[in-house]
Amino acid sequence: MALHDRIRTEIEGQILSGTLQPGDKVPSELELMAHYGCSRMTVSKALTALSGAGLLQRRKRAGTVVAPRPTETMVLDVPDLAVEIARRGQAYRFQLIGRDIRPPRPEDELDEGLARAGLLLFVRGVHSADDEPIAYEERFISLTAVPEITEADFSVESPGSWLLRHIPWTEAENRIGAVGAHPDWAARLNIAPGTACLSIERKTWRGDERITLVRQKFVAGSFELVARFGAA
Amino acid sequence: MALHDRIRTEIEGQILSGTLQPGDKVPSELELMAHYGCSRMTVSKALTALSGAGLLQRRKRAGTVVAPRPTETMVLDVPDLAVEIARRGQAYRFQLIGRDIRPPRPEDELDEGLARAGLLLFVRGVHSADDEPIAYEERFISLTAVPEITEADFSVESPGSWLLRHIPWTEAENRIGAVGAHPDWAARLNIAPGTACLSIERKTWRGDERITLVRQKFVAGSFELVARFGAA
DNA sequence: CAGTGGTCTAGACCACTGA
DNA sequence: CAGTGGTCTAGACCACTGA
Repeated sequence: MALHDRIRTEIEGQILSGTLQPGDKVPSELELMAHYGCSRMTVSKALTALSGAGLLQRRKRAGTVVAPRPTETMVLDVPDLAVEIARRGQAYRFQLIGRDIRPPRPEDELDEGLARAGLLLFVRGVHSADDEPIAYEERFISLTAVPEITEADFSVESPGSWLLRHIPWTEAENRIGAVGAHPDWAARLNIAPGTACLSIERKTWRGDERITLVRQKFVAGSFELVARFGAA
Repeated sequence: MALHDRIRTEIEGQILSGTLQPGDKVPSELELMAHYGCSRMTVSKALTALSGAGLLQRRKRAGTVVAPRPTETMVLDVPDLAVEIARRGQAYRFQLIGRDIRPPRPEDELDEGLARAGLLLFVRGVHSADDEPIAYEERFISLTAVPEITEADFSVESPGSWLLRHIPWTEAENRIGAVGAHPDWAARLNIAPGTACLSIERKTWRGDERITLVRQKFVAGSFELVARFGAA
């Protein structure tokens, strides 16, 4: 283990164990140099890493203190559905229901970014695993941002997988909730209207440019999101 | 902007724009030193940061290459419910339904870590906003890990807020899905059995020690999780 | 204005590993 | 075995900012 890793780990341990409380002052770089008998670059590397992880706050002249509270942010796995289903050992299929090129409409309830994007590709379809439908999807794609998608064949590949391969997003926002199945698409999933479904709405960007908005409804029990935080 | 930041940003830009494709070789540290006219520590700082962010993979002798695909991990905000509701300007309340100290039972469907933890505090209750119930919660807390929680007053503060204040977790795992309301608790939420609910199961650890398992059911529409990725 | 962190240099030795 | 990254040193100059 490198020395800078050892320094980082020891200070991290004192924070997690509560020996160092939020607001407590951490020794200055000079003091840590003396304590560990190393150069300033080495302690700086450890402290910079802890600061980047949100455990420390550093201010010139004032020194380094333990950050108020570890931010409760988590890592959420949002896998490509096709990949995830294949990983379960099931046969993935995307069944296209409809595909239109048209301007945005008020009832689409789009965000500003897409509503102003000009022509959209509107795609609807069903994701299935071993021929069992598990999710209904409605997707809007900005043709300004992705003109070449008009050539894509969605009987071979889902729109999501196609986009991931051709123009991976750099920013995304997901909204996750629950919803009773709507009559318009309940039949597509072989469920009764009102049945509980997991609802995911995802917006993606590439830099400043809006790419796509997708709304997916998963049959309850068919799909779970997992979010982990920490060393695991 | 520091030089190492500029180097990092330029390489990052080439990856995000597609100029550098996954698998492509990035110039070696020596080449970058010559290109930017700086020392090796400076280019190393930039490359180490990009490697830590998952955009580059570095191997000795083989050099540095663009990573296969930016990992699709997202930052998920999992706020304290009390804080979140207060932020909306609503009055938060936790109504305790039951509180027992007992050993684990098979029907609890606990994970190994808690099932072996010895005595548990089992708490049930309802979270409400402006006296409207929005979530039902069942929680198991390891008394081995948190003996002092027997003194807590859950008419003042929810078990979740109490735990956050007293022994914040260091690791957590969330499972997020949808479920139809069960007759046992549907009435607590003033909804009909079978109504769609968002289901969150969260396990937390403090270091190696299992702390709590909580299962929450949110009335559809009352609560959304938001996950963001990228610069936003 | 003195202490702190932010950044950078010009070296060094080493471990790894693929040509 | 030669090129690469991983780590570290002993300095340096600077910007910031709170005592």
